[in-house]
Amino acid sequence: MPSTGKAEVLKQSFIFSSLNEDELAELAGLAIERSFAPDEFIFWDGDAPEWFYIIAEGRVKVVKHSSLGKEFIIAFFGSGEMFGEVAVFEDKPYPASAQAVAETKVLGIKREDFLSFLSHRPQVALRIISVLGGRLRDAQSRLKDLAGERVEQRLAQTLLMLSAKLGSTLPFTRQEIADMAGTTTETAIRFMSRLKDGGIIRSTRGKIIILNETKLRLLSEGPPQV
Amino acid sequence: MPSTGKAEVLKQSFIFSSLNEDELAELAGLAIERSFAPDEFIFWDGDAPEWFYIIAEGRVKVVKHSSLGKEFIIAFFGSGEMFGEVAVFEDKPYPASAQAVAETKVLGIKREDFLSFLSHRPQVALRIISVLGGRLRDAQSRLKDLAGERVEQRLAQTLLMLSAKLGSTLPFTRQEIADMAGTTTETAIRFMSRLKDGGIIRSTRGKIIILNETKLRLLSEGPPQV
DNA sequence: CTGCTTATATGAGCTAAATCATTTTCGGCA
DNA sequence: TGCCGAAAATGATTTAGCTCATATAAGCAG
Repeated sequence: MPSTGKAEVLKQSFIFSSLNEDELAELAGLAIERSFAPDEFIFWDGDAPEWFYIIAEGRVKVVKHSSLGKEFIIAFFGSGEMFGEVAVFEDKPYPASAQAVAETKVLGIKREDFLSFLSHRPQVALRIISVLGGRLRDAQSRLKDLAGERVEQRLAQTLLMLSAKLGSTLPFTRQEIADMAGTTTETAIRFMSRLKDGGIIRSTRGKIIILNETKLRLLSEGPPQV
Repeated sequence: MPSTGKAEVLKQSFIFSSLNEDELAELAGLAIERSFAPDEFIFWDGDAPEWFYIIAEGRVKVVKHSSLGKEFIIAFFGSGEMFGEVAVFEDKPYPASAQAVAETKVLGIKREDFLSFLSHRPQVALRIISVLGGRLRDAQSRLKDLAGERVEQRLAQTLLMLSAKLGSTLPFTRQEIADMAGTTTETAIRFMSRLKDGGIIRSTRGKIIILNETKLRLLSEGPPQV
């Protein structure tokens, strides 16, 4: 990928879209491209944070493993989104692993290069603050759900969160949904079956289509009985 | 509080400690002081984000309530720490409520004032990024714990997290610990009793002293059996 | 000191959801 | 077309930890 191609990719990204041609070119000059096959890991929990990443194309999931090896999916990211940034800004080991879930190309920028670029680009810094703020908000909302709501509501919440980001067609298996909601595959399957019976979703293998977001929202909020 | 006093307070805060006298004075000029009695709310979940807050003295907890009114404590903050920032940077309603837990003084800066101050202070923006990054890391780690670990380990984790921040003497009731770990008061009490029997903690009413952090860490990591 | 409030303690069910087991369906591919 | 591995479905059983109930103890106000 030539630098102009990289600059194109960077320009697509929310955090860099305010940069002018020169700045994009400068940043593109710092970036290198790497490709990953599905299921390949981009970095591992505990690695030193050498790189700041932006997704050029494909899809990445960020996961943590519990003490017994159970996987918890922190987030999915797609084109134009950054990941691994927490480690970069704090200069501590990556707190989770990143794994490609499709054929994926990323741009990586060396930690120090990126920080020094940032230090004289307040607009970019503000955008990053805004993205981090949004992620923090999401994380705190999920915390509350995991701590205080029952699985049904957590699952409904998870579907809603995904659909807010990706639209009503969700390319996830029940297993992945379960790993995001912090429950088991069986429980997720049972819940989805009920949603199907209720006409709230439709689904094919590995795909979920939300038909009635309103009903789903009701489920996510209140106890269904009352 | 005169402006010089406010500037003093701001200077104590990590995010502003790199500013020079003039900058501090400018920022202090934007800040107003407000006082809160214990249990008084500083803002409510859903309020419009008018103010960015720094704690001058006292202690604040940020809480969210589940659909059934159960309280979940997202975080405690003390002198020099900012809160309510997520809402400010995104211009969305506060996603949680903030409540004073002691006699508390805060400095509030109008959202727009603060953002425009920030827009030409990259160093401050970088510090904020670093604080947000740290909070995001913590939140994600707690997410994994809530989703995948059992209450014992969550409680141990909670104690460790608090002690990393506050030292080995923790000014919290079992109820508060429970609300942070996402469990019930009874369960927290039972667990603490076992920790006391094991010589891992000592405690008086409303206070917990960690005696053996190593053992606590073991508990937080692995299944105690094996 | 006395009473009152709030924290801590402890026991006995109860239930949501995990676990374990088996079966069916789907979709790609030889 | 038929085979195979993964996803989805479903039933049976177990259990962690929540709920409810009741009791003791510690601090604080008057």
